[in-house]
Amino acid sequence: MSTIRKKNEAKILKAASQVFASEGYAATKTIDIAKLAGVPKANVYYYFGNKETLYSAVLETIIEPLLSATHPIETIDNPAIALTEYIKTKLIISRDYPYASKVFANEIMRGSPLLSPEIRQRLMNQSTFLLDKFTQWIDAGQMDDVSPHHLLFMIWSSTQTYADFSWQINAVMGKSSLAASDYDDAARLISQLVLKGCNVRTGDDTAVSTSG
Amino acid sequence: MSTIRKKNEAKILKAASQVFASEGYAATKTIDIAKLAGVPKANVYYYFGNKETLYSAVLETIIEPLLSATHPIETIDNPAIALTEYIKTKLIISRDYPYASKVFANEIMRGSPLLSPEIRQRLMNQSTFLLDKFTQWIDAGQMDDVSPHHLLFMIWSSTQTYADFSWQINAVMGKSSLAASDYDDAARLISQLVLKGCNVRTGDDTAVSTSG
DNA sequence: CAAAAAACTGACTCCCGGGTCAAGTTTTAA
DNA sequence: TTAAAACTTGACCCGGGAGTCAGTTTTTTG
Repeated sequence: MSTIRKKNEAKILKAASQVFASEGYAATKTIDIAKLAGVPKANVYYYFGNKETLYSAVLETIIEPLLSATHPIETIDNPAIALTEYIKTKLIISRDYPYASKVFANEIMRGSPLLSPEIRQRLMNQSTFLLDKFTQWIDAGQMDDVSPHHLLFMIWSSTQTYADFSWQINAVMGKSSLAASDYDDAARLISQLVLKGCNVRTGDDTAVSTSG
Repeated sequence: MSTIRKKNEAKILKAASQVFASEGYAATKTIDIAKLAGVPKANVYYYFGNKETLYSAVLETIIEPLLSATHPIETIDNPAIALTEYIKTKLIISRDYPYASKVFANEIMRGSPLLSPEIRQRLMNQSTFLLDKFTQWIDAGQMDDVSPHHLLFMIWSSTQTYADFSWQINAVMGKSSLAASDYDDAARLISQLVLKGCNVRTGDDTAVSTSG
């Protein structure tokens, strides 16, 4: 692939992720992507063929980070550390890929009509893996007997929300954008809720039953 | 207002909320709303004038439930009970108004371009009220010194997600729709995370510091 | 019962945006 | 050096969807 192509595809892709994120797929006009990228509209079509292909390309950019977010859960034995790292990673994705993250969330909200079946399957496998892991920890007495499904939904939603509802969050925080420390605060709060809320063993401590 | 008008407006509004929820504002065709409502397209325009007015009308339907959701926080002194009830109420909104809920969330995600400034203001006042209340509880030593903002975002996101990401949630749960008991489970989990996670006094017990 | 008001609707217009194309210019490679 | 390949772009086409309207039917009212 020529460097010209690589450079222009990157430029268009970046603009596309921003416009798709702020307008949604249907409301996005390719002319607006072209303007933001600083190229004529026909150029967008020269590189990506059509609007849907360009949209899929934007979606692709977030898949790799998303799939590797489970790395801590796969490699760290200690559930407290694993969960803390997973939450941190999910928040970093929201922070570092705010546009693609939002585009992806919107796609999922619509029932992912434009997501390839392969990616769909890989994401489903990932959730199954996470649920199994949670279940193992529960069975091993390393955390309270909570619903793994609902715990997973809580972690997903409360980390994803920083990308999806950035507008609302900025408004309530009274800022125009969040600082790194705000993401740290979020990570700390969410981890605390999960760890203390589910009574997850921290390793240097034994689980103390406070439920039942 | 004639009963004919009332009946038809209701019919169209219901159809509109479904189509707007599943397609988003821009991708929604008024003809599809008309078809779902079982009326000719011109009839939709006869009653609502244009697409945007119809959309705003859908948004309006969720405002009242949303604004009264804080009722428990306003009236219940005990923070554990107040929070539990608030979470329960938010989940019931996601369950009982799945379409309007989703439409509203989408509107907020886009920076609420079509939301009236009055409603915007009332919602902002509501968040301020909630944040103040959380702060009071913290200052009174009724819960740990957590970030009120991030706690609020966690409650909002983890309850809202059951409407917004119903597709994904159903897929991961392996069901075509959630039962009442699933919402009960969700309420229990989220409440547990918040109460134990923030060490909220339950009233029949004193707060025990486990942090620091 | 009349006539006015409300409701209904098929057929239409008009504009906007996705996508195309042909005639260029620039880059690459032999 | 040259010709083929890659890239660029303004001008265009075309379909689809928002919104209109005039003529009709139904309902209300006095």
